[in-house]
Amino acid sequence: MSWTDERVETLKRMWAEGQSASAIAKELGGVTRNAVIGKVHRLGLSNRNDEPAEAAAPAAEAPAPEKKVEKKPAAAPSRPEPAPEPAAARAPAAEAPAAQPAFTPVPRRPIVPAGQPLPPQPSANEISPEALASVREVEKRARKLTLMELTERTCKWPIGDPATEKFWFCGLPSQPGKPYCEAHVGVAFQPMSSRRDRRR
DNA sequence: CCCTGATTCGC
DNA sequence: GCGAATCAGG
Repeated sequence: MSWTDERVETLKRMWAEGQSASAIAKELGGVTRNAVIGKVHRLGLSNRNDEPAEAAAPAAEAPAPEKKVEKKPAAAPSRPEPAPEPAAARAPAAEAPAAQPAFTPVPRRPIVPAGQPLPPQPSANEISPEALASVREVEKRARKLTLMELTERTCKWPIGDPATEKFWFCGLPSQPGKPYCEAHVGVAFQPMSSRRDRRR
C-alpha cells in the first residue's frame, strides 16, 4: 500500500479528530500504526506546537529572563482531540491581573442526565437462570473500566446506572470478535428461537 | 499485558 | 519517503 492522496487525506482527517495511530492504521488497512506515526511526522503533523506566533501581548522588553521553551527530550504533550487549548501565553514578568472580564466562566452543568440511557440489558425473563447467575458472579469481578479504558478486547457490558457515579463497564477479557466477555455474550446474544414468539 | 506516540535508521 | 524496530511512557 502506498500513501495516495486519498489515504493521506484520511490520515489527516482522523489524526485531526484525535484518532489513535492504530485506529487510523486499521481504518486504512495495509499499514501498521508505526507507518501511520511515521507518516504523521513526515507530514509535519503531530506536534502542533507553534507557540510563538503571538503578537499583541505583553510589553516588549523581556530580554528572555530564562528558558522560554523547555526542550526536554521527552516532549510530546498530550493531544486531547476536539478542543484545542489556548495554551495560555506565559506573561514573562507580570502576574495575571485581578480577573479576566474577557469571558464568562462557562457554567458547569451539574450533569443530571436522568434515566437510564439504554444499556443492552435484555429483559430478564428470556435469559436462562444459569446465564443470569453467571453474569451476577462475573459482575462482582468486573474490572470496572471507564469508557475511555475500553479496548477491542475488553468486555463493554455496562454495569450500573449511567446517571450515577456507580457506573462502569465490565472490562473482563472479551470473547474474540465479540464485544463482551463470555458471561455477557451469553445474555447479549440469544438465539432467534428463544426470543421468537415474543408477541410485541 | 494492554495500549499510546516518538525516534532511529536501513532500505 | 517509508516503516520495522525500538524506545519511553500510561
